[in-house]
Amino acid sequence: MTIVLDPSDPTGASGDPLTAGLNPQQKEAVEYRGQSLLIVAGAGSGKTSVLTRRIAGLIASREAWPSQILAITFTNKAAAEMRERVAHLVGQAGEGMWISTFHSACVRILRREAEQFGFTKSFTIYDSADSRALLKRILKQLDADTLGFTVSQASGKISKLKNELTDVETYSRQVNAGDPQDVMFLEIFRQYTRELQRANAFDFDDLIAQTVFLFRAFPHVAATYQRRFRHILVDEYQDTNHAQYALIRELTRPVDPELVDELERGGQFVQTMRDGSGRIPGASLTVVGDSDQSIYAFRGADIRNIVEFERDFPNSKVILLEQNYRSTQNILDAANAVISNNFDRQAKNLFTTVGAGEKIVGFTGYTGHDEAQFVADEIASLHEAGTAYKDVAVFYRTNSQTRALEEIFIRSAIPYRVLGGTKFYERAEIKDAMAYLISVANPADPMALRRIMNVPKRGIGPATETALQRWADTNAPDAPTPLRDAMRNADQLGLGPKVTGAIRGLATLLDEVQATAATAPVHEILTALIEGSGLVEVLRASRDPQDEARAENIDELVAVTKEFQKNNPDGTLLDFLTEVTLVAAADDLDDTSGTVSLMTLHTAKGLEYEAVFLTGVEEDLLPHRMSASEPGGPAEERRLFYVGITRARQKLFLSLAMTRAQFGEVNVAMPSRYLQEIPVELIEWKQSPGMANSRGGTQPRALNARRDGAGGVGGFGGTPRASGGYGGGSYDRATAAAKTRPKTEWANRVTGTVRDNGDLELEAGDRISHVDFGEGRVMAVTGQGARRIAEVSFDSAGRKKLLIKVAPIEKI
DNA sequence: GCGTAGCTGCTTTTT
DNA sequence: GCAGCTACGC
Repeated sequence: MTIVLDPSDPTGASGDPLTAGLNPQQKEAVEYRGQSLLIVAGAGSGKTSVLTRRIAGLIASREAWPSQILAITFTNKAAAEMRERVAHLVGQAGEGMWISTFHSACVRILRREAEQFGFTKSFTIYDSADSRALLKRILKQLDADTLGFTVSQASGKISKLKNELTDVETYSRQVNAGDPQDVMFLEIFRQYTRELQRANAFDFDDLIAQTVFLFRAFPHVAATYQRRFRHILVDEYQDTNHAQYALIRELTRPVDPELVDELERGGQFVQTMRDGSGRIPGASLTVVGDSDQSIYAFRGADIRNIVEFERDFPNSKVILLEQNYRSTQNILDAANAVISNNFDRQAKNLFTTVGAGEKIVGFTGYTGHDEAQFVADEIASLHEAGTAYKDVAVFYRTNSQTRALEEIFIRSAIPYRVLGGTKFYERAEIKDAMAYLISVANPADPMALRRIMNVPKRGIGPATETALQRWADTNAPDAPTPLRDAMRNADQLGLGPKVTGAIRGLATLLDEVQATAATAPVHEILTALIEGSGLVEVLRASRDPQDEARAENIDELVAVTKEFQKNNPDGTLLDFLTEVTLVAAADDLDDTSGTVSLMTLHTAKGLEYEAVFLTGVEEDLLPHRMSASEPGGPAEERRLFYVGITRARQKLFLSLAMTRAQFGEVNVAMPSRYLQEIPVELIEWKQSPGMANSRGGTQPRALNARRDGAGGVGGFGGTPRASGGYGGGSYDRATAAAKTRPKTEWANRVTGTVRDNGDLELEAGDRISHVDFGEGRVMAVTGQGARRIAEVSFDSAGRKKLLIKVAPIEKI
């Protein structure tokens, strides 16, 4: 076996290439052998490197076969990266490891074992939208809104119960029968569970919880996996919830002698695995995490899992990684200062040897648009100075903040992509096409069937659907596919000939394609469904220009299936559906894409960038208003801020606005309390909250919302404008000018309606007028067609690049 | 059954 | 400021 070294790693002369270039703590974390190990890994402390070398070490030393290793990561992207890095170290010898997310690993187990407990291996997975749709039906049927139930409330509560491994039976025992709300919720929970089972489907939370229930109900099934996985490694352990914790507990349990005997009779090799008492000892467990980066308590992550690890797993070893290999000391000082305000935490201080680096840059805009313009301009100058777009990221707390950023970025011709947000697979037309696939893969699923019943329009309305459902309930309530059976027997319903024909047509199409599904490639299945149903055809024939885009999206989905088949020659339709459902926002991140990345702070975890813009650092946004009422909310928000700061390698920008539009109305925003926690000398304000105030001419305001007396601005006066002021003072003038403009122009600017200048011809030397920047002279025109860009030198706002097609400009 | 005009309520974060 | 729902007219 050959060990291939990462060429970027400095090769120590000390011998073992797996520990070359590591600091003593990292080295120990790679080499320690024992039952349980906790690696407390601060941000940027090289934990992925440690984890991959640890795995590579187990394989290279023949302590473990790859198939005995289970490594769990938070996202599919992290899993892919880890797999790649291990492969880099040990080559082909690493094949057969399970490196995946909790959810993917559980799907794999459930597909094998589904038949043990009333599901089939072709079960489908309901994403959040699917389970909401199901809950909506149930709430309506039960008239639950009269008791004040909402879909999001019910779904949140069910999710929470599942994350705590509470099933319907357990819950029913703690219900107060005198409380109508309690009783109603129990009924909702019961019906929801039953409908999922009937649909042969699991929701996200089920994937984990049902796997745990499976292991607990069938010890011999659990024993198979307990025997198989000898080394379990879990990344981001601080974000595990109770169900995930329980899963790890189950997997690391020793196998009792009687069960080992049973495994042996079943033909599994166990001989050399037994210990003195005849048991198979529990698997070794390595967890990596950082309680300061725990940001998912809202969806059930339990920080106690990591805090109490040593108690849960006695005789465990704890290794602390504090040396940071990512950021400058200034950035780390800010991060350390902020996080130290969280009491009740394990002391940890990040340090680096790379030096102080540049100061953090602060900026306060008058509006969210103003702030976005600052970000765009700074990115433009970073780009000119040689930073690639792909090395720049913009973070925000809520997805709605992308609107202003996107608008300005488009105008400024900055290439960007939004991670997360409205994803491709959430688009209605894609969900429609997917529902066709699901109906073929899992004919028991009535939700998918209902979705496509009248898409494209074939005259099947609510009344017809109800009739079909009634037939199913009376004639085939316990059949595996009641609604499909009803459709096949549509002529018994006494409906009109046209509707009956439409129903039968759809049923026949699904049946025919289903017959080929076992062997046909996924893209052929999809194409057959699209052509048979006329899904794309109808969109192409439509006059609505948006429908053309929808048709293209479906074409794109066909391309995705082809790509999938290319990468997974043996991949089935089910594999495709599973993969699509379990990809996360950060997963479609393509590092080669040469664009600026926009994402929420949550999505940013685990990533790093040369330059980071943290926007909207305001009270009610960061910390978010909703967090105030939750226990531990403000502390979690502070960790979120900390995560954001520690993503930056070289340059960090913190920005905020004095007013922010939310709900379509403009509100006054206050600087975040967390800004005050960063030592003054670390930030250079290009426009501090105080200065934005004095120039903007509005009422005096303190930096902090919780001002405790006069003069609370304490040190936030920042650098005088004269010394290295931003863009020659262009911000003040441009924005001040904007503020005095008539309101109609603002409305136009804020709504973000797509402007189209058509074929506006511009060439160097032309004078133009811009809504925000005033008048200026065109210096150069580059690019083609819709991508033509004008570089303009404005009289008062400095030089900007503008996308001619959409910029709010006029030739004068 | 279909299309649309007008109203409501909402956003915190995601596997 | 928009999505998603309801009510109403065809």
